[in-house]
Amino acid sequence: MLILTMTNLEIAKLLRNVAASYEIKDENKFRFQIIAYKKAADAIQNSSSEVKDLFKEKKLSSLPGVGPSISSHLEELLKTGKVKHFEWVMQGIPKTVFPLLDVPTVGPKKAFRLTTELSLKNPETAVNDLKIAAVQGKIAKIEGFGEKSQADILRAISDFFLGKGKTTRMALPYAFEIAEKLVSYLKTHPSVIQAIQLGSLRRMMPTVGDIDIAVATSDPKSAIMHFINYPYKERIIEQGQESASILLSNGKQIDLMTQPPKKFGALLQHFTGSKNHNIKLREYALSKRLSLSEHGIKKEIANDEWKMKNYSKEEDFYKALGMDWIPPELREDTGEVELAIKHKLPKLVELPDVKGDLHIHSNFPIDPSHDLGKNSMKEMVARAEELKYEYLGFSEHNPSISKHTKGEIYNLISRRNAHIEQIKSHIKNVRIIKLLEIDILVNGSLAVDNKSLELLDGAIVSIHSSFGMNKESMTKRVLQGLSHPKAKILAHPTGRMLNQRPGYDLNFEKIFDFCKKYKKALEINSWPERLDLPDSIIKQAVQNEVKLIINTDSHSVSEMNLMRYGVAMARRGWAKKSDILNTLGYNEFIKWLKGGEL
DNA sequence: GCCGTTTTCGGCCCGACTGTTTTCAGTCG
Repeated sequence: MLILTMTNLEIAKLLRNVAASYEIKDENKFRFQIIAYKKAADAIQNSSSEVKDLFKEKKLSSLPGVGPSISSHLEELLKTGKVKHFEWVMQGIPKTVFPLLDVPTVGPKKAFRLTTELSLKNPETAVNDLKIAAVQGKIAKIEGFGEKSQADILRAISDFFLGKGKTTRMALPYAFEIAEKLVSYLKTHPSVIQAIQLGSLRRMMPTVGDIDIAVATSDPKSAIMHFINYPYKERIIEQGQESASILLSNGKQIDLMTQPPKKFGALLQHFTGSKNHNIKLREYALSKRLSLSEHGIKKEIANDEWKMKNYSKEEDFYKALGMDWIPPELREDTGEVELAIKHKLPKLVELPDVKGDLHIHSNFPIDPSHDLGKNSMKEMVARAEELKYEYLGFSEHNPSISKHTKGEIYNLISRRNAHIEQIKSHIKNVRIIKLLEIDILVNGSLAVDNKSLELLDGAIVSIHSSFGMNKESMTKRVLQGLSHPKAKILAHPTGRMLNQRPGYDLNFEKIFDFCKKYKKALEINSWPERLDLPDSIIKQAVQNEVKLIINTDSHSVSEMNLMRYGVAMARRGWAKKSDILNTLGYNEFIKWLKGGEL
């Protein structure tokens, strides 16, 4: 049997094309199929498991929005490479339509009309052909289009080619910086009573597309005028009575929404999202004859007669629906609404719960296999004291095995231990733990031998080479590495680098079983490009009662502040304080590290 | 086509903005 190697992204795109085809053919007749296909596409694109794996495990229907019909279509797709039903739906729709959907402001209807009116034939060059038509003034002549739409399409295409706008997502901390700068600019104007960043930023998504800002104002006209005059603006995307969007000179889009202070709670709720969370909330509200929007909650008092109620506080908005306030990190429609109704949301871990950081690279000259830290142990301990940590684990990379003999490695680690003992006498409030970040070699063995390992309180193990191994071999390699009694923590377990590489394949069911049985912990790495584990796997780990440790992987003092991002990932993965080992006090933590019962 | 605190049948979020229109369609979040 042929199992097609289509990625989730490719499959999601195909489903969106099916939805678009339905939309072109008869938007009303296929209304709910359109919604269903889009929803399934979202679920597949956001799924942490590959569709082809889910298919092999007969778990396709576990994806929310994938039911009997779509899952049988996906089966057919993976087995034969095509789907009869999809071909039927797409019949009569030129293939040239689909690439045009990637251009901002062009949806199914416009793409179809442009394709047919301009006789665009080649899907490979469709976007460029459209550009040529626009330059030649052919679009403005089409009925329903005009000079302005032609200019809009032309600009959208050039933005698309430049990679501007929606296609690029930036790392969370970078988005934070841009948003903070803009918020402080907004606050300089008297009409702006409050300005807050919302959307994916407030939900602490690992990457952020557009930056969303909410403003409380009694004078939206002035506030929006101030916003669109932002000095770093390249151009205005849209500007209305209560909202506006601008494009910054760095290619990032900022969306602004305003409401008067008495409605600000509803705006916070609306603009924090996610889209799916809001849809779930509104569907639930509707069942209680309530209608939700950024203006507040409308209640049906008589037949089709609605009365609007305002909310200045977000907490009151949720309360009015009969549910608990939901932390933004959970608002992804993954079960949080149902639990909020039952008042059974978990109490999530918080930054002040963290009692220590175990993944710290100092500049001690241990001649490591990978990069050395920039600051001294003393400097990093001083920062740990400021952060009110009880303990700090030094975990430089192991000495390079290509440059050193086993004996030399033993001596280097011994010297580091001696240095730690020496500085300990000057430290009052922080206990030092002697760790090392050790490579798991291709054959699963550790880059440090047993004798040298005895010098350590414990080891963090991780993959830094041969990322291309297949799922089973990589899983075997990792478990082999973790099986040494000193190996207690698996660092950055998926190896992903956001916007750079996807990370290697691991069988997490096996990893979870092993970790639970042998009391190993998985790291949540706070490094902005890593944020590894991903939130969806954290959630599974928590469900499987696997313990986690949030580390910064700091190579300098300033990076020790990154802990908040690791905590954010833990929260997005529904982790409680009790799931995170470095919320334990020193004695209990050491007991776990040395292999004792918890 | 999916799904369930009211349902295995009968529902399916809500509103802002733009351009080309004199009342709306398309797109977006």
